[in-house]
Amino acid sequence: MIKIATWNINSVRLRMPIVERFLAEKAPDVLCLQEIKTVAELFPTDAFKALGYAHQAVHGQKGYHGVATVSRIPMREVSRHDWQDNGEARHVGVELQGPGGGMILENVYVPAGGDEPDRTINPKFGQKLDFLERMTRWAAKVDRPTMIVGDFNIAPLPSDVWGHKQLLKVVSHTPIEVETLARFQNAHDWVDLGRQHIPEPQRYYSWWSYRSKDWKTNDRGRRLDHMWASRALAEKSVAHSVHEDCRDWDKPSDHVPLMTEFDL
DNA sequence: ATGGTGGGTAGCCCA
Repeated sequence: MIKIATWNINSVRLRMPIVERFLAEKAPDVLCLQEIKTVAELFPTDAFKALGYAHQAVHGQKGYHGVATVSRIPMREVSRHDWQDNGEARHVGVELQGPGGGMILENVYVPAGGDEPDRTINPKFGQKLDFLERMTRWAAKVDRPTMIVGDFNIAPLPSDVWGHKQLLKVVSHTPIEVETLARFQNAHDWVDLGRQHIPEPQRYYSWWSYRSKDWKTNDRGRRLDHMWASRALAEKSVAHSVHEDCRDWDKPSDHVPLMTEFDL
């Protein structure tokens, strides 16, 4: 058995207390973090080692973005893709050794894309679509059992958002983003593990804005975080969980962790 | 229709 988790942490240094609590309570073997917001030199390497996560791949950046994969099973870093072609730290790939041996685990933080869903007036929206197109060209060449997890910043399905009609023109749920993400999915026949275990039309959110006073009562969430896998790997997934309780922990991230368990 | 909150950094950017 192997448990893999993903979490947009929104500053890993600020949130180490809840990261430690998550690792202690849920015990994933591997944790993929996005938005660590630090350079590798200031990443809390020793704190993770003390918890047993000695194997680490950190692709950091000062102040913004940044991803890290930490593991208590051996792994080695194999790639750092710049799918936006602008130097931002938004991906790190590892190969797991030991349990899950040979599995490639891609940790990605897709650009949010700004507020206006029109690339002619909002360059960030264009960069987001371009990032996804580069990911798609990469995916077409993936030929090993691979998992890609992280903050995709797109909620593709109607039940991935609190209001499908209300969000059709809101970046993260626009038709062009959904179509672009679908091309990425088809390029490798990725299985959406979240929806394999929690099918439509069940409610499934992983993010609630800080701008809502009472996030739980309003429940205006979106499923921005995803865990996708090659089909052969997906067939070996036995459980999947959404840790909404973490949204209520002290000084929470606006995203909650997802976890998938495999019988490998 | 608007602004609402949060993190990092350094005099605003990003989400």
